Amino acid sequence: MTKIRLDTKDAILQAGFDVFSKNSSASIDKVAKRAGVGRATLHRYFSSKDDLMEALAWAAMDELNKAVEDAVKDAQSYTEGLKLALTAIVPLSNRQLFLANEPLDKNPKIAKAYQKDRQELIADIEKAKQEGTFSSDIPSKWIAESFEALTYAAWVMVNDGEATHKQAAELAWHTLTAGLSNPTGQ
Amino acid sequence: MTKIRLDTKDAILQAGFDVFSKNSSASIDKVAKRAGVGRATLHRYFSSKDDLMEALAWAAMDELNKAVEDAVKDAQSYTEGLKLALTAIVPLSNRQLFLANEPLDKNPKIAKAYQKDRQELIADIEKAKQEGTFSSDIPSKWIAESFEALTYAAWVMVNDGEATHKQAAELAWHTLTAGLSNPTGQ
DNA sequence: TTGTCATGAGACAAATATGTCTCATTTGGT
DNA sequence: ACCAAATGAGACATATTTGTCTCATGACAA
Repeated sequence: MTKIRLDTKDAILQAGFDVFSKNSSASIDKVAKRAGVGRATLHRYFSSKDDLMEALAWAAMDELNKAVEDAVKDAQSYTEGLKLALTAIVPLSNRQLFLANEPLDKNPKIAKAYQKDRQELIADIEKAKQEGTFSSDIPSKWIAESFEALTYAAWVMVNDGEATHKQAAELAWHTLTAGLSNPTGQ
Repeated sequence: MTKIRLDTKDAILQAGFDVFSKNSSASIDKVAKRAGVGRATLHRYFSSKDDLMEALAWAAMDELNKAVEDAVKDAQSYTEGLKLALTAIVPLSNRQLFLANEPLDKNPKIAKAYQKDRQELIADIEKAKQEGTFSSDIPSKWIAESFEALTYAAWVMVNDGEATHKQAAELAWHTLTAGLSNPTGQ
């Protein structure tokens, strides 16, 4: 009975991330071609470009949340949780990039959900502060921004073939918690 | 004799950065409106959208280079130079964002110039390594990525009204060189 | 085989964006 | 006041994108 290619919808979403993260003003057509799908088929799943964009935003947040949730499951501390989350996010950074680039103010619901996720990150960071991982003199907002920025940097490293996901995540975490300074120079 | 409003061209470029950094698929029309200029006038300065995009890319690199060059002038070391450069770049981060988002592969000349600038950054980082500022165990490429990512994070802080340019640059530099860890926790 | 359903290809119209042109108005120098 | 250059507004044609529709094909279950 089920003749729906369960892959199709996901393939389109994946193609959307691929295409739009390289050229955020790309056309629907490019997404369809990348997904190996006709434009008509794309419209059968997503009624309009806005619809696709919205679905991509939700999918991005979903995937990120799921990945983080799963990675953090067995964490023994908030600090460890943050490190595991970072490692889990690196391979999905183009999702985060999509969210960052998309003019989110157009869709209040998405903007709100995005803000909620950010608040949770900040809350976790403050717990990690209490664990002594981060200095309480540094604004949590800044730590959160650094977290995201370095995660993205890690993704770039992987994309450029300069490191594996694991290595890049390790670098980002180290930079976040210890900086890049020369230990002997301290 | 000179009745050219010297501001006009610059105003359009500035508007371009403003508009495209918020919505990289915006139309020419939006840029013109933001610049307080008719679409026709925009076309008098930039024959096509591609032309405008290219001009924006060159302008971005120009402004960044000029700002850095000027800031670094009196630096006593490569390390100090990097810090001064970072501070100078923060207010111009939307230029860097534009360059990062723009599909640069379309214009080989721009891509090449961009690569050259990046090489120079890496070269300076390696000098700073010799000065003991950065650990030689850490890939210079990663330090460069972190440098850019944290500069962008600093710009976001400023944009969100969470810090002044100076404060944000200080945070970024500190994070880069010392991390965000708790000194007492070491 | 037969029937159903997802699909790809492509025709088509509508919407949007782009580039050119004209003209009346404004601006700034003389 | 006068003039020349720059401008804004908007008409216009073209190009691109988007959304709808139809139809032939292929996959798959009965």
